[in-house]
Parts: sequence; structure tokens; C-alpha cells
Amino acid sequence: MRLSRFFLPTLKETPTEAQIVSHRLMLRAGMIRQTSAGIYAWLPLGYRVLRKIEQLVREEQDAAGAQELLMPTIQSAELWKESGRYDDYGKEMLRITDRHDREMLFGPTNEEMITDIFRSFVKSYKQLPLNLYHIQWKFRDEIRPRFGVMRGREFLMKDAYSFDIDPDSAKRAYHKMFLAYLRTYARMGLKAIPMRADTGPIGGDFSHEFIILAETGESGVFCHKDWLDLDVLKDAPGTDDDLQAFFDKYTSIYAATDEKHDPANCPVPESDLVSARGIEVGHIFYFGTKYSKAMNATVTGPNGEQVPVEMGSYGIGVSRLMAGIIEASHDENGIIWPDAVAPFRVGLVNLKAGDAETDRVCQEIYDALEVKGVDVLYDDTDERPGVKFANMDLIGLPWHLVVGPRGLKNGVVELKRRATGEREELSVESALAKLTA
RNA sequence: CGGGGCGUGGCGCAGUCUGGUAGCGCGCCAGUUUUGGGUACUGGAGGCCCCCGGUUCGAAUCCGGGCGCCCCGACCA
Repeated sequence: MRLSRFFLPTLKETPTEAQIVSHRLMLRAGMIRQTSAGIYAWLPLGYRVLRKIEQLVREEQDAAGAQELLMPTIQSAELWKESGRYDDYGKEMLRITDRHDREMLFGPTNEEMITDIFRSFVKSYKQLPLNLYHIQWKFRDEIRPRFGVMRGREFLMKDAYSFDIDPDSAKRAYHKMFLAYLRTYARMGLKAIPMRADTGPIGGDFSHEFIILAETGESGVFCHKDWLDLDVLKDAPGTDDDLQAFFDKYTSIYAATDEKHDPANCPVPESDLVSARGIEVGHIFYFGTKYSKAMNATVTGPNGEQVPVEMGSYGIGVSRLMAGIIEASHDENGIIWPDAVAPFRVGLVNLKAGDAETDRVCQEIYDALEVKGVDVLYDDTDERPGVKFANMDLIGLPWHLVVGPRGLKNGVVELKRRATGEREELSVESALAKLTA
């Protein structure tokens, strides 16, 4: 993509409404545009990242055996009356009336709907286990939306729903998601810590929330320092292995939010205790038969009896995760995208657009990267170098390849790693080799 | 929902108290200049001053009503 043709409305100054760093940077980097309180339009740069995150989440869900479908955003109130949550959910649920005066709602979550789909088609225990998920926009009419997409009213969420014949099997489903979640965050370069959590309006008796560590996180977190050394991607068992041991290991190390942390009764000696800040980016629940009983979702068991299915649900705030990543990965100049979710892998900076030789080399590099399938944003504008550098740092692409007449005279270009600031001068060939490796 | 604040060119703000032709910085356009970390100069374009009503010779400014947005708190992926 050529920057001269890319819709990227960056801002030099920070809009006043933005208080936290991710919100500021997303506005300044031209990623989002607020349209109402807690509701945002995703501009091309932001949307690219959103899709990257979504895709990574999808890959891990698929790998864990979940199957993707897509349910509507607008739901009928009927199902919610059946489960009893139409009244319980309160004002957070956006209620809508259609032209026939039918009660509808913009879904805040999909337990009822998925349970309805399930009961319509699944009749036998032989069709279990089953895990269905979708990545869909949700709406929760928060009293006070804030912090940009971190606490928006409309947000993109991956929600998966597992169905099993008995609690043991449901536990395994839970463990699978537990692992998939940790893998998902790890692949995004995030340190995520699962913690026992309240189940809130979803209900149920077993739940973990996943907190990523970020200096600017909204809540305080305490954990054993061993957490910081764990490498999920190395520890992760294959999907067929028994996940119990993995689950036990990862839930046995101390971790608690400040609300639940009691310094007086903390099992971790002070010297091993890490105090940090975190952001909740996922929540998984095992709630048994809460919905299946209320909605009569049963299957025929091995002995011919009708058994209400054991269910769990598993959410990841996809749009929130973007803000979380920025909170966890930025510096005073802007965003630092982890490679896995970066909108482009390379920012190619032409320091002197219009200079024949510089233009030629840039074009050559641009074409070579495109051919190799490397996402590249080519700054072909005739802005001053300072402007280009500042903008490149702001939008945070992992690699900056800087090409100017001065370097070309010596046969070199400059490759900068955004995360570390390291720069090296090297030939075009070596730079390309490095970027396409 | 309780408490606080804000709404003035795209963005950041001044002007409101004390009514009298709407300003500044950044950005944008044109030109000159500059050319490796937001360059300098010159000349431009761009505003229903959130909306409706009232007071007044005259309202961004005063009064009444409405809408929107932000911050703190209780609540949440």
C-alpha cells in the first residue's frame, strides 16, 4: 500500500476526550473515529489490526476443535424470556421494538440463541462434544462507556459455547479453551494470567478471567514471580494430551486481582510477589445446565434417558484486545505493534520522493516485498523526513526500512526495529532477505 | 444513575464574567525555501460560535428549555 493513497488521518495533537494511552494513540494514528458515546467506526489502519487479531483468535479456536458459525446481532426477546434473563439483564441490554411492536434486542451475548440452535438439531450424546463459536458485534449499554474501544458499548467479541454430555467431559472442553486462550495471548506477544473470577450475569460456578499485564492497566494485579518466566507456547500439550496437568500447573501459581488479594493471607512470600497492573481481555465460564435446563436443551444419553447438556461459554474481547495490546506495547513516540497483529510488517520510507534513484530503489524494494507477500506500507509522500519518521513511529509498524540518497550513495539502506529502536545499515539485498525470512 | 466539566474552521484553544463586524496555534491549499527526526517565510481557503426559543437597536457572550460529549464514583469483555 502506498501511503499517498492510503486513508490514514493521523493527528499531531491529542484530542481532549482521550484519557488513556491506547485511546490517544488509536485516535492519533487514525485507527478509529468515535460516532457516539462508546461506539466507533474503524478506519483502514485500525480495521487491518482488528482483522489480524480476529484471525489469530480464529486460528486458535479452530485448532482447539471449535467450529465457527455466525449468529445475528439482533435477537428476539422470546429466547431471553425463556431463560429468564430478559428481566435479569437489566438496562445494559439494548431493547428494540420492530414495526410490528415485537420485542427485539441487540445481543449482549448469545447463550440463549446458541442453546436454541443446539436443541433444534442435536438429539444424541453421540453428537457430542460440540463447541461452536462466532466472532460478532455485541452491544452492552454501559452506564458510562470510556477509554475508547476498551470500554465501548459496541464491541467485537469472540464467543464460544461448549456442549457436553457430562461434567467430566465439560471440564475437558473448559481445559481446551483455557489452553487456547493462553496460546492466543502468547502469540500476540502478551503475558496473560488466568484468575478465578466471579461469574456475573452469565452465571455458573466455575470461571476464569484472563488479565494481560500492562503498566497502564485499569486494575491492580498480584502474582508470583514465576508467572513471568512461564512460556505457554513451550509448555502447551498437544490437543490430544491430557490437559489436566497443564491446567493444574497454570492455576496453581498464585495470581489475584487487587480486590481479591489479601496481603495478610497471601501464600507467596513478599520477595516472590510481583505487583503489576492488568487489563481483562477474556473470560471463560463453566455453568453446567443453567441454560440447558431452562431452555430444555437435552440429548438422549447412552441409556436412552433425556440428559440436559453441560455447557460452558468462552469470550474474548477482540476489539478491546487491540487497546490492551497498545497499553502493553507502546512508548512515548507511539504504538509498537507485535509482529503477529501489526497492520503492516514493514514501513518503507522514501526520504526524498522525486529523487530518481531513491524512487527507483524504493519501487524495487516495494515490488520485491509485495511479491513475497510481505505487508508493506510505502511512504512515497514528499513530506519532510522528520514528519515521516514521526508518523512511522506513531503507527508502530515492526520494521522501518529507510531509503535516502545519502545512504544509496554508499549502497546502503537503514533498517530499524521499532520495538528496540535498533538500526543497522545494510545492502538492499540483505534488508530484503531479513524482511522476507 | 449521583457529582463535576465542556460544546467556537479538521485538531488544540482564547474570547463569555463586563453584549458592539469572530481570533490564535497546528493542520489544509499555492508559491519560495529547506532536505536524514514534526524547516522557515509569504499569500490563501475554510466557521449555522451544538440546537430551539426569549431579552435587546444589537447575542458566541445575558435568560429559559433541549441535545451531545468528557471526567470522578457504583458496574462491566
